[in-house]
Amino acid sequence: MSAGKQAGLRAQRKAQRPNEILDAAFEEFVERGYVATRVEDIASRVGVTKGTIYFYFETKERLFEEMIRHLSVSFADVSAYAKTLSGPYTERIKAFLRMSYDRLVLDRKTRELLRFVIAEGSRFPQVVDRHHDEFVVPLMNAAQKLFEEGVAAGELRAAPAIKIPDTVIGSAVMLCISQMIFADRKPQDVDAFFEAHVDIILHGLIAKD
Amino acid sequence: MSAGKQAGLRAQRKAQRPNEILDAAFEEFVERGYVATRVEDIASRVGVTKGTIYFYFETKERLFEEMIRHLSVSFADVSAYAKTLSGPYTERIKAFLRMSYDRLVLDRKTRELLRFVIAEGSRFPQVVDRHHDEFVVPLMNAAQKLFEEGVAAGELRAAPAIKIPDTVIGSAVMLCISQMIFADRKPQDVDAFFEAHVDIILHGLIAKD
Amino acid sequence: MSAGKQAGLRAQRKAQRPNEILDAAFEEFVERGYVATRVEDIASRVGVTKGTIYFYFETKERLFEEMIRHLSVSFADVSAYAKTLSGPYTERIKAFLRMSYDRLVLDRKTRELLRFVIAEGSRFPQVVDRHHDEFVVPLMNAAQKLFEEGVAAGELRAAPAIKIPDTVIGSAVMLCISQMIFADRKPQDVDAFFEAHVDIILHGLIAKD
Amino acid sequence: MSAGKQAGLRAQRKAQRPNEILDAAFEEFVERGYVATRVEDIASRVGVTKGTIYFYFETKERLFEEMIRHLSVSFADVSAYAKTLSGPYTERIKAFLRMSYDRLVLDRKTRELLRFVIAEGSRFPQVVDRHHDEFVVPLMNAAQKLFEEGVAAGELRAAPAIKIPDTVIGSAVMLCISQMIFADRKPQDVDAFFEAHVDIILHGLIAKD
DNA sequence: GATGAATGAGTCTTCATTCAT
DNA sequence: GATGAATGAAGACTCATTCAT
Repeated sequence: MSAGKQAGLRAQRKAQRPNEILDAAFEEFVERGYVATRVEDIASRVGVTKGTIYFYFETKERLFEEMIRHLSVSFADVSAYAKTLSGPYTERIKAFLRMSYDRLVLDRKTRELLRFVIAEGSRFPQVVDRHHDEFVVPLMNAAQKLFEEGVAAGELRAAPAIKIPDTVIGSAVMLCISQMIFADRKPQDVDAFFEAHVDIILHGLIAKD
Repeated sequence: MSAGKQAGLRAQRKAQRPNEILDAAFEEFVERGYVATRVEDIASRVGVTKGTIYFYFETKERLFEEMIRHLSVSFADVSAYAKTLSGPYTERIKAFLRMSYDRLVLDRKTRELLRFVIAEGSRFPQVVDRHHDEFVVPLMNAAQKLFEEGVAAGELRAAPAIKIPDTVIGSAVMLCISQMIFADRKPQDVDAFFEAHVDIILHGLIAKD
Repeated sequence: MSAGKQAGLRAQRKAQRPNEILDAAFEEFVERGYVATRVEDIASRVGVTKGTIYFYFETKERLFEEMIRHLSVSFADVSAYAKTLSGPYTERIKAFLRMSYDRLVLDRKTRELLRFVIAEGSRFPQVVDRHHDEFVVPLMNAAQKLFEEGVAAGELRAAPAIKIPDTVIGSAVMLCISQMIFADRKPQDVDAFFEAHVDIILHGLIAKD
Repeated sequence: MSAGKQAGLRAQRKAQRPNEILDAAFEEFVERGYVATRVEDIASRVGVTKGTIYFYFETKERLFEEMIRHLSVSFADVSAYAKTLSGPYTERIKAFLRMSYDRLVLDRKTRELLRFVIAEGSRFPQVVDRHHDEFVVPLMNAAQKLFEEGVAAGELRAAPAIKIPDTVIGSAVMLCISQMIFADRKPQDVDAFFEAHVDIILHGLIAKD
């Protein structure tokens, strides 16, 4: 019985090892970047030794790549989310933006993924590609669709920004980066930032009679 | 005489060496990041050998720091620039934003400096500090002042964004990063982006009677 | 009953394990040499895991040594074989040489043992010693005895080669090595080689009246 | 002046480094084999450190390959040598064999090259190929040609061995290997061996009336 | 000033070996 | 008996840095 418990613990432990390692890798890579992170640092964080890392991952490079995959963050579903929205388009846009802030600014994983894209992009072009396809494109497409619907509904002005939704959402990305870089140096009130952003966007987009 | 000329040329050349090295360092560090760049790569780009680099710069670390200083880009003067503006505030804001785009999006040095801040920030906190003090603060302060003047003049709405100018300028930063990361993958028409951005900002800020 | 059978089979299987491992070790060590062969390669070949190898053999080194012993090839009996021969000495020598070819050239184990002696001799001097005592000495002694008898019988010439039988048998060793190294690059007709070898030896040794 | 001398010494030294390293590599690789030899061992033997080796040679593998090339031993010229011979074919064959012994048995480089072919052949197939093309083929071809001329001249018997000269020369190869493996365990009198070998070969080949 | 040979600390990676289950 | 996760010593290779010329 106690043996059964033990076995269970061990099996559990084992099943979790890859995840533990990937999580530790995330922290270390975030802190020092790909090249400057030593495999041994990651091992220490998990509480194992170098060799164990190599038992689960072929190379440091592979570990990095799988760590990125393991983040499993994506904006592929934002379009579906947009479809669930109803009511006046100003409300829909506000909700859409709120969701964007929650994911971009408040979700550390998404935030740090952007760091990897910028810092390690030249070494891992697949990461850049994936980020483009799974984040930028879905987000911008969903936003654009929402805007266009608002225009069609007569609620929004046919502003040029509607074809370039980046210009509308951009500030959220900037806050994401600002948080990432300055964290303590320039603490921002995310909610106030969000409200100010929405306020100006809606005033800028609303159709005037 | 020809010897004198030769000597002159050589002296000139020598006087330029540190700058050549710093320029080469910029290119290499941009391409591969601090750790992955080899001193020898920089030397090769200049056309000298490793030893020569060490004649001019104590260490690789020092070279990086001086390279950053040598970029000598700064937004410390944007406030002075704002003061030169006249006419309606919508025009002033448009001009101010245009200048921001020219510096943030079109000036490669400023753009890549941001990359260093993101990628090497944890290794070189002074770079982050300096970036904060010389770029973010001056830009945001000047923008805020401009907005506040516009409100005082009755031309602009007292939007909450006026206290958080990041929300207004943010999209320019985002375009900067987008260019930096995706370059070829997502080519953007900077002028169209700018126009759409200005359009929505001004519509969002303008005071309605 | 079926359980009994099963158990019987399993027991049988287990009894064979050490041999299976030794055979697998032979193949792997032949292919890559001692250092480059991984214990895990051997385990895979047997269809077990690393740990099992260590249940049967203390260390990789010990496994190698036992693998060599397990080859259980030897020329210790060639002297006895020579005694069984009768008839004219030319026939006896031909038969003796034929046997040497069968063992040296055609028996893969003997052939690869020579490879180990050459390649791993400095790491395993016992292997060299044993090879010397169990192969070289018995073969040469038996040959020399046969030749001397032939001379005593007046059938063979008292050639100096009789005291240095290596000079007579040498070509068989060379063919062994040639097969081992060149296999496909220089395929040889062993029988033709043998016949040509015997022909010249006998012509060289025969006493002329 | 002393500076000049110094410079000379240093330059000399530098020019010799690659050769020193190749020579040291030869000794170490002979002693322990490719895998078991540490680059640092080679460096120590030269009196430098690891890094220096890598200054001259890209990888351990490359060093091994160049070491083999640097041995610059070959039998490509034996055919030319055979043409210089004159007199009765028995004398020519004796001279030809003597030369073979000098190269195969007495030249340590040639001898140890054979060790590499046997021990590292599977890892370095080019070495095997080259050995086949530059040693085996030229030697055997030259021998065969000599034998055939002897037959044409009516001095030698049309023995089958003439088409398979390996059967005639083989013992020299065997002595080479014997020396390589047993060195001290089975010291051989090379000259006596040679004489005995020649004696039996010539008796075996000579045409009887 | 410039060179480039040399150094050696540092890092990735491998693999024999152990041992709890 | 068998497994395979874990260890850690060892070795290939890199590269910032030095320094004699």
